[in-house]
Amino acid sequence: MSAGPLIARVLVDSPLPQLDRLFDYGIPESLRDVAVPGVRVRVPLRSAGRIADGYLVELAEPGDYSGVLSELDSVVSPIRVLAPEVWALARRAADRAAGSAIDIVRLAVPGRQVRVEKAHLADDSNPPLGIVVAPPIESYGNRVIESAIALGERLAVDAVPFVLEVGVGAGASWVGGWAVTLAAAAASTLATGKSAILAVPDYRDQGQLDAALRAILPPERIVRLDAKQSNPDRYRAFLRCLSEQALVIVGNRSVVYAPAANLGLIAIWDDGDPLHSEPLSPYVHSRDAALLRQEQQECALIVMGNTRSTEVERLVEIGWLRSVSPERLVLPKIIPTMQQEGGERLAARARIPSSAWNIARTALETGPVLVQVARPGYAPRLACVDCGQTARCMRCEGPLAQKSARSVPACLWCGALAVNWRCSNCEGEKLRFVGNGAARTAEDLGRAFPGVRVIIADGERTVLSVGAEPALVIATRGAEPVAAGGYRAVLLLDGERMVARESLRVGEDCLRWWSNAVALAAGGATTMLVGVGGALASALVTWRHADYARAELADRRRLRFPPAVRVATLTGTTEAVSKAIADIDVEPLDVLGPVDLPTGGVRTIVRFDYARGTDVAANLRAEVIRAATGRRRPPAAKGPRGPLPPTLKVRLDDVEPFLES
DNA sequence: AGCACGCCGACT
DNA sequence: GTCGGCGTGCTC
Repeated sequence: MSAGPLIARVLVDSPLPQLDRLFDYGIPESLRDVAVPGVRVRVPLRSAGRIADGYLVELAEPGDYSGVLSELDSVVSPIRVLAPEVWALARRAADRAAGSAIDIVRLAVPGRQVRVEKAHLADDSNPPLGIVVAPPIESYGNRVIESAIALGERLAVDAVPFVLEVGVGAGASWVGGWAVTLAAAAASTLATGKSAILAVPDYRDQGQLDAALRAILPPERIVRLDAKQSNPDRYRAFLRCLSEQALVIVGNRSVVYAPAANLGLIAIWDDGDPLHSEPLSPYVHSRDAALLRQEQQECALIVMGNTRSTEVERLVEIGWLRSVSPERLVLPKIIPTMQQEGGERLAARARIPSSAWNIARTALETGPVLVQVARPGYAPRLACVDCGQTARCMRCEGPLAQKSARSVPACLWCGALAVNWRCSNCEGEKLRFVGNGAARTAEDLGRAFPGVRVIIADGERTVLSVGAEPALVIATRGAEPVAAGGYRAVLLLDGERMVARESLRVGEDCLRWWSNAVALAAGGATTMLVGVGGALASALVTWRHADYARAELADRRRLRFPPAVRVATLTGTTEAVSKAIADIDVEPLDVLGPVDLPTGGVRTIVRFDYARGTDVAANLRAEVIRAATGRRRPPAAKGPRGPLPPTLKVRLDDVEPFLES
């Protein structure tokens, strides 16, 4: 019973927050057939002659807009690149983060590549699909995960922490147990006629997952969609996702926005990895986007890791995710060792305790040994000789540093000399330097194990996998190659340096770095954790990651730190920030700051409960729009000057401001 | 962001 | 009498 002709509702591609809504346009007769939801369009904006890009989001009856409608200028291509469910997700994710939907759409829809599009339109026949035979998902009890996928449940899954061989013959390779589980989960989803989206932090995880998928699925069922692809490749893969065929779509964080026919499963691997955190506004973490999408599309959701993030633990505790662990798991063998003097001279120089050195030497007779070291680039710091804790000023808790080799260490904040220094943790009285380059470590280790092949894997030297032959594999954390058959021993060095990093998430991060290395060991192999004790070491040794996350979350609750609460970070001019704070209608208001920023302006943090999230985000969004449309700033004084900070910026759920402990 | 509209000082 | 300054407001 539609009366007149339909109008087009269009999302304009503009970074301006005040334009983050749908605009109504008339549809000229010539575009009636091609003006359908999801297509890219060009529209006049404000004045004739100015044409903006946008997306036709929906067709509707003429709405409440009383002005005279402009008409669509053109439909750019007939391809419906913005699927309705992706639009709904973009809108909701942006609202939750007090940001613009177009910023999410830009992550969801890759830039148009005309040649690729033409080729696609010329041949839009989809490849015939091979038969999917889903292998059983091992280690998790009788079809526990399969039935959860079929029912659209949400799971927090503890990964199987050892490597497995996938494929046959020349195509065989070794991958983490997690990849085998996720590949089987994806196959199980395909077998029900639905698509699966698998999001991994980086390309090395992607490689493992890809190998595991190829071992059990026909290649035309697998689509790779990630940031490392060239623009044409990425667009080609994106267009492939638009087909009606059930596919497995694998990629990095933005893949959670991929269009997928009949979505049955979204899985996130290693959600604690910071690469899952989107660095572009509105900074939506792939885990959060996946949670929203699961809710909107009622598909299954799996968040999986060797460790458990505090965010996932919170979701388990409130009953939103169901925790699933492997059955009859043979725990990895991990031995914590404190630093010790003496023993083998060369080993000591390489910072390896003699017990660890002995284990490594024996293991090197049968296969590769992994040595994990910290990333280079940490400033050398001073630490207590006895307990390894970072030395702090006794007057103001500031960091200590030495001006020259022989001088007395002084506080970088208040300048007090650290005379008669005592460790606040263990009452120790001696300080020492911590901090060695990775190359230096390799050199020392090479000398400690003469005649052994040394392989270095770090940011510059990428090594994805190594063979089963004896070799000393020295890798910076996060860059560990997978070894055929698993490492015969693992040495976790530099733990104390990693622990000393000042971050709200140090505990979680260290445990994740170590555990991901442990998970590369062969069955029965020993891991030595050097120089770290306490709760972190015992969490690793007992492999009780949920317990650790629970305790960590309890601490955050006590301190009202994220993710126990949500936080909004407001930066900008003093006036704009204080006005925004005054207008937030949250009781009781829990405000930290304002503090002056070195770049000018101020920063204020607001903490609030999850239940208030929608209100607070909406309020803050209104403030951002007001700051953007209100009175312009007084013209800048003459003379060269850098770009001024924006009047008001809002970012939700950023943990950076909580870095200092 | 751009761009039009609007209401006060020196001009053919 | 008007041309145009840039403060203010809007974008279907």
